[in-house]
Amino acid sequence: MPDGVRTRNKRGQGERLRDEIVEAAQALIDESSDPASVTLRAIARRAGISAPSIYAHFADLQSIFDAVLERSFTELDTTVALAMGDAAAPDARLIAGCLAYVRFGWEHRARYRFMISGQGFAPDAVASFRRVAHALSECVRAGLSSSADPHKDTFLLWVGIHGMATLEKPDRVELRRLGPLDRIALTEMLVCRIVGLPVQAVRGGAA
Amino acid sequence: MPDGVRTRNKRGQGERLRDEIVEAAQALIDESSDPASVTLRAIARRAGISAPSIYAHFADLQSIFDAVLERSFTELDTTVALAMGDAAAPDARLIAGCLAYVRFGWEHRARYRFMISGQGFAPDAVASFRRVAHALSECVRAGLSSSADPHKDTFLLWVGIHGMATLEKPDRVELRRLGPLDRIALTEMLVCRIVGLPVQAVRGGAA
DNA sequence: TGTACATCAGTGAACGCGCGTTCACTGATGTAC
DNA sequence: TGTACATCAGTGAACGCGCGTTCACTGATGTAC
Repeated sequence: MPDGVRTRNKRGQGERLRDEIVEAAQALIDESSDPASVTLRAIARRAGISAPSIYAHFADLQSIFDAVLERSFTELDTTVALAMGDAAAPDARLIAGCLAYVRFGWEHRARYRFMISGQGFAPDAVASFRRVAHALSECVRAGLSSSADPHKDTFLLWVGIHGMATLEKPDRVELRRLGPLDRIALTEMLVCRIVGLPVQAVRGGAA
Repeated sequence: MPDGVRTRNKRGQGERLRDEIVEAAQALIDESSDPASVTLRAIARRAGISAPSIYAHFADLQSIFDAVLERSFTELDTTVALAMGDAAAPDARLIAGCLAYVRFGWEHRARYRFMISGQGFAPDAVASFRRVAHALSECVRAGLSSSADPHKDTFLLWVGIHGMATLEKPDRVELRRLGPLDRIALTEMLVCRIVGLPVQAVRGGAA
């Protein structure tokens, strides 16, 4: 929490504060379990400015949230794209994309929930999933997947991945046996089953 | 909103107000999309009483939420049990249970999200899922499911079902083609795939 | 049967708090002449 | 080079609001004698 002294921006660089506000809001959402605690005043405190300073850049609290959402969907999309870029084979690409998506949910629990909650600007969470759908159709074309209806199967895959991503923290009773590494293996299993890939050993990388 | 006249409870029936408070809170959670709007005062208004009257029955807002959660998990469990009771064959029982679980999520969007959000009292959402796990092991024993590791598979099934249950309302672009009836068929497909059941025509009942 | 009284199921007024939002301002920075 | 001035990047005080919580109370209902 850099609540210390903030040197004011130079002339003509006032727009920088806009980014700082969005970053502060995003950090608060990432950290706090209670979404009600992310208030306009809390964001200002976190950014090290006074509350009225926000109004030079945003009309209201919802506008800040919209900016956070836009940035977050871009981040998710970039993350997935980057992970898929590493792999060459379509099945590996498919699984890499799914794992990246799921990891985003695990690493940004509160924010992912916020993204899919439907509050404000939401450019289709599924849109971020479109490249995964593409990898699936590549798998089908390559004869790797037994999927007969890629449209439906993409949807089912998204449901499964989304379920994994929203998963509770693993200190629940039933899940305690499964370590963090197991969750990755289980994610791969889930993807393969839903989409009709043989459950092969595709390594998932470090957690 | 029965904000009209409320006849006060007779002597010795003061405990009835407790239930009315929990019911009011549950109704507010079910209706409102914004969880922050479910305040102690809002609950009192909904129940038709003054705010201080709540303190005779609950220490604070969180205690009311805990009561709602307890009641909700019981309701979910009862719903699932009832649906499964109708079917005889283990695979039909399995699917009936999953469908009931998913329907609960669809019909009580905000409340289901609240239940699994981890706020306050949460007696394991998976616990409500234990009877489904039992049906799965019955399927395996009857040779209907190709599941090799029922423990892991139960977990994967819960993930999938949970993903379906938390699904966004279907007016999103990608989902618009799939009507409400399709969602039930898709749920059955998902379950069958995850658990290794042949995708047979198990009818899902009306939406 | 009547009546004093304890109890019960609530209420109304008030508090301090943090919130979103407004308003007039301040003081550093660049620009015109 | 100096100086008056406009502009920019913010601030501090104040507002009205709904919130959770407290307190002393009220008035109907049952009970004891």
